[in-house]
Amino acid sequence: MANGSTSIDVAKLAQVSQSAVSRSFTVGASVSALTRAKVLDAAKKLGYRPNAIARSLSTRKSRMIGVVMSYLDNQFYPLVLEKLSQALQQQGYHVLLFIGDTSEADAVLSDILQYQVDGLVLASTSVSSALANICADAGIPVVLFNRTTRNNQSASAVVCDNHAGGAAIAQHLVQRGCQRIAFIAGTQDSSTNLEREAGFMQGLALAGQRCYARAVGDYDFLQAQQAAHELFAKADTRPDAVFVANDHMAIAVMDVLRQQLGLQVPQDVRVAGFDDVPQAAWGAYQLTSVTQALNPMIAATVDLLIEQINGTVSPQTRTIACELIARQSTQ
Amino acid sequence: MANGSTSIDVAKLAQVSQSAVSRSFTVGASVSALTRAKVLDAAKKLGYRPNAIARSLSTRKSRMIGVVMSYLDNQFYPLVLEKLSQALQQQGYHVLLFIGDTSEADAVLSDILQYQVDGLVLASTSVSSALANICADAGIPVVLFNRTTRNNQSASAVVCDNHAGGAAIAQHLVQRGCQRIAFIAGTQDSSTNLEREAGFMQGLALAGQRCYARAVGDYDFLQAQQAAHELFAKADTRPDAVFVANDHMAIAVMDVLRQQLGLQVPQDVRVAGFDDVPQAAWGAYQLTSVTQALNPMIAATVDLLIEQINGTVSPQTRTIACELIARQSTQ
DNA sequence: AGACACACTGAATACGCTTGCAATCTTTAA
DNA sequence: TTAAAGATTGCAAGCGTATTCAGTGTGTCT
Repeated sequence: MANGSTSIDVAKLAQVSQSAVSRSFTVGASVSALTRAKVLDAAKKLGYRPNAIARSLSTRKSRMIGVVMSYLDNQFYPLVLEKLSQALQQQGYHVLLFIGDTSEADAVLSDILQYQVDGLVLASTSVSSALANICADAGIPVVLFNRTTRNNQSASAVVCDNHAGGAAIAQHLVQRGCQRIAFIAGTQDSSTNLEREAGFMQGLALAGQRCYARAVGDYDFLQAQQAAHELFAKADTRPDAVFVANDHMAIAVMDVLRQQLGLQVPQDVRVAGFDDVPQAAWGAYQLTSVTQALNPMIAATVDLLIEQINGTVSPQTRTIACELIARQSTQ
Repeated sequence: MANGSTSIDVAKLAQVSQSAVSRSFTVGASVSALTRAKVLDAAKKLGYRPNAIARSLSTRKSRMIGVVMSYLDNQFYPLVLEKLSQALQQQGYHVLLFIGDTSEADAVLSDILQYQVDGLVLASTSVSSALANICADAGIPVVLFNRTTRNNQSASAVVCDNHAGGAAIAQHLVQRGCQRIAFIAGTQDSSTNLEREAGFMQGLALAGQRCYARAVGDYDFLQAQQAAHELFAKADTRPDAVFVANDHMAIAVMDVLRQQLGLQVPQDVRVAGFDDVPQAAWGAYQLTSVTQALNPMIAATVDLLIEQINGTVSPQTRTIACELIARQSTQ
């Protein structure tokens, strides 16, 4: 925290009051063009930069948004972070980033709150809904990204239509003539998994089918591989299609199917995922997936956040439509 | 920035001075156990949290580190961010994140400096070395991650031994019997590319070979595909091996080779990358690569940062060893 | 010319905390 | 028992900025 010159130094050099300096750096403040010019000139000479910390203390607004994410190995989240960060920057906000898992969640939240963030985006499944509510109750706007909570009165949420997405996958696989359609779940009690699974099951039911087999991958690469082994252990009774609750796991599953079990995708088994991460489109996978409309989701998140900060809106959930992208893996 | 109670409120309730409250929340401060207990009790009742902004203003230390990254589509960087973020958290620092490209770099840097960060990690190739020096000269510790600059007097840097890595790849491909070894460059004037390329060329020279062909991918997925098409356009003169300057591009290249040109890897062409991102190990690619020892690199970064903040060390460059990981793609 | 609205300006105070300093209380040593 | 050392404590002065308020000067309207 190297400190250069202060507004007082600039004021002296420019022969004006400190107030004038402050005003010169505030858009819409009452300063004459002449004064502002003198100030900016002096500021440049001194290499002066307004101290955002002091400003925050005075205005009681930090213009920082706390962003809490899970681990970034699922490529969906880096994308979220990248776009979110840029969208917030564009609005003049800054990102205070926290990456971690449940065990640290409490400490993390406490830290974040101490930094007086103006708002909070929780994109980590590991942050308990209780904590989210604590923050929201403390009066700081919270937006849950890609998840919801049961008793979510005080926090906003932005999700895609996971239910519809799951149903679309079911319909798609049935249309392709699959008869023994399996499911590999993500983290069982996560809202994304619950909704995707429910939609999927309902989609199957509508087509007169039932889920042929089910395993749990917990949104984890290794566990997904394990799950694939489970489901496809016996050659004569193996599924002819599998919907994996996200692409991250689906890719792990495809690798197991092809490299270790010698199966062909889609000839022997059709595979579908969810999220449409960039890797899903890679030549070696060509994975059918459901695209989460990231840009609208990010836009909704930022909107909700800012509107709540401005107090013009109360907590609410926004659901963004998603779309099935059919690729080679279910051809 | 919802404000709860202040240290004064707590002081009143606990019947002590405001100083006592402050001291109760400062490790190593001079407070009796009794006083601290009273304070903590009152604080809990009021839901008091120390205001980190005010603390920063007073101590002139923000305990925030600015982290500037490029886009996160190359999976190497999310990993860096994840580990870096956790390492810094562990040291009691927080990450102020900026993601962006050159065009915004100036504004971004200015923003960061206003927030009085205690240090800066630049992992974006897009931040000009001039800017890095400006920060460093302004007295704030800067660590360049995975890159160096020519006239880098004032900023520290942490890099892996790109030169050795490039040489190792060359040696490896030669050992495999390759005769027509090509290279696809990343961003041409980036330090990583320059060093990897130089090491590679030197490695080839040592083995009595020269680079058979060369194209530029600029560390970009699409440009790498283009480059692959260029190099492998003519069937009769195509390379029998290609070293791609990073995995992100190498995967794009493999996809083109296999899906669009009908070539087999490694039978027809051997492919090697650099970074050893998780995807390199995926079943469909099994890409030979050079692993950047991320943990040591992160540790060095955090060390350097903290030592510079404490003023116990002057800017320096740390080079971490790297290691070739041979996989299927060069079998 | 007089009244008035309006654009600027600077002095002073607040934001919530840390910390040097001097005063007080508690131990400890002799 | 008494003095000196040490542990606690509260006061008050910052940290660098924003902003209210009263005051100045300018221009406009009649």
